[in-house]
Amino acid sequence: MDAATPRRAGLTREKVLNAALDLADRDGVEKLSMRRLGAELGVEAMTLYHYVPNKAALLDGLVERVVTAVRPELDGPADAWPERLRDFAAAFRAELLRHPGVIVLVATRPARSAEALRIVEDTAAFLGRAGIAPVDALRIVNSVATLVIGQCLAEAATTPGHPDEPTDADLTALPVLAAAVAGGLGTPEDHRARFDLALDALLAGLRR
Amino acid sequence: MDAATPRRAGLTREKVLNAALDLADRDGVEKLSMRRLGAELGVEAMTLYHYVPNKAALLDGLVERVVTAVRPELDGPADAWPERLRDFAAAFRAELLRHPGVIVLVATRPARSAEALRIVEDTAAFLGRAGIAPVDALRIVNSVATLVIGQCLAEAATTPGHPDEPTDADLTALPVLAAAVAGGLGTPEDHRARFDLALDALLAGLRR
DNA sequence: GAATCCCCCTTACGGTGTAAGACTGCGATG
DNA sequence: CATCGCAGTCTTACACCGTAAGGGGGATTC
Repeated sequence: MDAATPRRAGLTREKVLNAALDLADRDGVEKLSMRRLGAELGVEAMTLYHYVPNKAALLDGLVERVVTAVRPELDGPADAWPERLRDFAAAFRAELLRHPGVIVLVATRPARSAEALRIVEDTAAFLGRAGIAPVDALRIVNSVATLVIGQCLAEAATTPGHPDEPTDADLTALPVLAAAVAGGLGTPEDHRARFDLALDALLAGLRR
Repeated sequence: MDAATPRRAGLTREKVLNAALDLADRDGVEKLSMRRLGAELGVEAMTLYHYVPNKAALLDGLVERVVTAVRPELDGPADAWPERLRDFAAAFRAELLRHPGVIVLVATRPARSAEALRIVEDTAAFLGRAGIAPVDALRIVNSVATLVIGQCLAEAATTPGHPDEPTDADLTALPVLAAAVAGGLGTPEDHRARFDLALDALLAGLRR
């Protein structure tokens, strides 16, 4: 037995998910196939089914990973909930942008695992301590999470081809757009500014 | 030649897109394949490539369809831009929910066609008449559009299995969530309320 | 030594997008 | 009228996909 090429790859659900996340980050989810993932791990595709019941569960695992990677800071006074939500939103955005290929999965397959629900529960309970009713608290948490996901999705969808809006019609007939593009629309800083604008506005409005 | 089964199907890019939208609405995008679409139209898959260069263009066509189906009302005084944006957001949401399978495409492939850009341009110009700078105007339009898409995506992702959050962990350890679910979380009315909450908050915050 | 079990592989089926090319009949041109 | 070009359609083919079913071999346990 050659020790350099062991008969067993010694896989784990953990390792499979790690490799899947790597592959999705590197080449995009659409390139993430069981065969390619197996090849990445030095194993045939069917072997993966010992660690994951099917591909849907694999994708759910990726979502779970990314969603539970960042959790809100809920120690301070409950009155500061807008600031805590803002911090959480910024951290969540950073995590999503770290895994651009997975964002669409996060947006598409709601994480219903115990751990993800726990985060939602704790955050909503924190808002409850500021006198917000359960239904409202969850709607607020939902608003912020959805805003982050939506913004990141838009950012990931537009950044591949670097310039933002042009490439189809020319801009001569679209003066406002042209002016904005000249003003830096579509740059990473602009995406950051868009995010801050929307998040600040939402939180300001939610505070009532 | 039997008139009931004509040799030529008399297709059109229009007809192909119509059938594709129908199919996506009925069975979801993931079931939209060139072969199935061809079968729907009484034609082989390859025939479709005479009306559409490839599947990506077909999907882009669907997005274009849905996105340009609703356009904002920009006649009144520019000071009323928050109300106009709100009306637009509500109409856009209704259109998206009419085509649940296409939402993920809208979120994923930005519409860069001349017609879509025209809508953005006109709306931003309307904001400009209220004294808003081009870059800010576009960021505002972007915020609203992204919020609508994000909310609809979340709604479409959670409604298939009617109850919203449960189905994985039980709710006994999650009192706030349990209370909210008992209070109607996840119902269509709740989704409507979530949308209104987020949209109103965003617009209130944007108005400054 | 024998039995068991876990891990991995092979093969197979029905699906996908689409490149390449063949057929068929209509309209225009000689 | 005969002929040709061409647009619309179909056939075939390839490389890929997810996964059902079953086989084999090394390690662990009796």
